[in-house]
Amino acid sequence: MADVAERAGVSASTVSRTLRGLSNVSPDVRARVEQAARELNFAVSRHASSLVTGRTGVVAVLVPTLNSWFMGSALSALGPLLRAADMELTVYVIPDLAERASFFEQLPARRNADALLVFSFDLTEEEGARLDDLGMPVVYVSQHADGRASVYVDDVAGARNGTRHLLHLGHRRIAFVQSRGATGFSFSSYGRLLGYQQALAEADVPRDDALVVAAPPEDKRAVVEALGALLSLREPPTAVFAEQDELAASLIRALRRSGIEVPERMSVLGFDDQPVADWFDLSTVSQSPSDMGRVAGELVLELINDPEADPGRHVVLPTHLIPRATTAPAPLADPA
Amino acid sequence: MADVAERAGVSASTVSRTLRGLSNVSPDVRARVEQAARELNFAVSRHASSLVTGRTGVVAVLVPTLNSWFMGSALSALGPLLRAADMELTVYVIPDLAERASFFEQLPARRNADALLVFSFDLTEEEGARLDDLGMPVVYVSQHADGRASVYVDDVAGARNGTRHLLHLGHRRIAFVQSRGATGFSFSSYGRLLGYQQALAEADVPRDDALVVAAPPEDKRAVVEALGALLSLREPPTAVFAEQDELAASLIRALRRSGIEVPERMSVLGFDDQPVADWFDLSTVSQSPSDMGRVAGELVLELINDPEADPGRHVVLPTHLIPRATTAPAPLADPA
DNA sequence: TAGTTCCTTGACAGCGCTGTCATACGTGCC
DNA sequence: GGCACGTATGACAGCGCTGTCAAGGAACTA
Repeated sequence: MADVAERAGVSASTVSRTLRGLSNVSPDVRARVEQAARELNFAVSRHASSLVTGRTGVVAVLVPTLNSWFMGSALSALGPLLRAADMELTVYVIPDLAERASFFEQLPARRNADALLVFSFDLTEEEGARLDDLGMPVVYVSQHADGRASVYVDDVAGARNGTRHLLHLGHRRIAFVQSRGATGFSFSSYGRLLGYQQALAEADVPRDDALVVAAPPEDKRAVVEALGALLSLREPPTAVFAEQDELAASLIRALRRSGIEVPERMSVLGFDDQPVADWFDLSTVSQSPSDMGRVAGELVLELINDPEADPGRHVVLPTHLIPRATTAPAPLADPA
Repeated sequence: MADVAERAGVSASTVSRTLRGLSNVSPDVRARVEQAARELNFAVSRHASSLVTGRTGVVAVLVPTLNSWFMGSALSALGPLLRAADMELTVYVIPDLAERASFFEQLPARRNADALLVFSFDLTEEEGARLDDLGMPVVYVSQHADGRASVYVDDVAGARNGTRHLLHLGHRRIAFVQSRGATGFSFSSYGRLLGYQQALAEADVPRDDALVVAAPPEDKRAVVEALGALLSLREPPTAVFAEQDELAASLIRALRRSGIEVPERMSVLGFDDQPVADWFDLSTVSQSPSDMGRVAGELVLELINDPEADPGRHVVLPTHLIPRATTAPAPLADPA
């Protein structure tokens, strides 16, 4: 910066003022400084300025992986939004429990970011408390956290609407397949199951817990086993609502392989509207992770820039039923 | 840090030494300092230390999007690797040309990172030159850049091997479908086409440019049109090699819809081994983006830590043919 | 013309660390 | 006992910026 100042024949203060776009700089001086900066390829060191301003200009993001439709879409929307606000995006990828423990012990983001976005982590009380005194705004994405800012999709309503769609088609035996992760069920998982149950209750369909099964989506064998459990019931379902599109796609493949036509003999409904839903012409309940990323970004910027902002604000995003080719009217019951 | 020093009853210098793990600290003092730091939840400000050490402790990454199998897998592998080296990962998502122009004009990474990883950008000469005097190591991923460090997959060999597979199955009319992006063809695109052509030449199959068509993978209509062009040839192909799995999947759907059985009447081969390949039981040529991310990470750390390291090193990663269910022997030629 | 105000600019301290140098304190040796 | 040496610790400057304050000059008013 001293070099730029010298070249432009002004003081460092003036260079700083110019480069930050402050108003009190005469046009000719501004022009000289800008040119000098350009000629010297000068860029302000964020690290030096953060030292004095106390703001880092960084938004940190905590994600379990980047290798998923949801994360990819959300962060791809978040990135440009932050850049437009002249903020940097630093990402902490925490794939396993060991990394997770070390992250929460060290909290490397402390003092190195202005805010933290926590994506799709179902935090323990202790972890949440740890984040609470991180000294920066924290926004929880894809989960509800009481008293803390969060952004999530209305899983309950989405699953309720999806289930209603199946009910309207005449289905009464409707199964629900949950996605079981390494650490159990996610926030969304619970919400979607609840929505399914609500819709059934609404329609006076008796609850049958045997119709609810679970499997990890990436374990195809487990998915087939879960399906087997449903098909071997005394009164098997005529429709399956999968908590996720990948699960739905696995189910469709398994059903077709065993000669059970979809949707003629079995309707299948997914959730998410991932690209795989389009490949399989899958009826599904859509959510928009890019909207989620965008909203989370706006919220986090607001929390950073406005100390008055409500730090416990919730934003709930809508879902939409996307009927495609894998749901159809229930087959007429075989004569008993 | 002053607080920690006071609490531990030592000077700031000693705290700094302790926290950086330098050797000349007596065990009892070290213990006291560590406890004080823990009690105060103290974390060193990277920004302050970078100011004096001149190292930021961050690796910047430039990506066109995060919403793709390749980027997701690569960065999910890169992240933990950098964390293990106590480096932060900042991501610049540059989805369109306007952002791109502004990125290369401002080069926000300048002085704010220790190195830059450029993923899957086919840079102009000018852009490359701009990065050259960025003042930090730059590693090009998924592209070859003369005289600059780069990591990429052996597209030529992969496509050659894939094409050989089809030739061995007796195919002679083999089409190649390129993936056309908004800005034309990628580095990989050229390599894969070249490998295809080499294998045909090897087998003395005459080159027929009508068998090479292109479409943007996300534009299903364009893919169908490209397929139509192939099917309406005087002598249509009996096998199609798609530059990408998504393209292959779209082709399979279109073929099956028009009653052309895959693989009985038409073999289809993909490239990448994305999850969609598994869904479609697609024969393909696999590459490993997570290996790519890992190797790129190791390379970049080496360049940061060892000023002697060769800044023009290339790492070329292998591919593997994964035969599945969409390639089969060529149908016997109809009697002419 | 002198006084007042506003606008532009520069000087300087200090943000939180680290690296260098100096100091203090054992230890071992002749 | 005196000296050299090694190890542990502290004092202090300075990294590259920004915020504050003061100074200088132009413009305007009486």
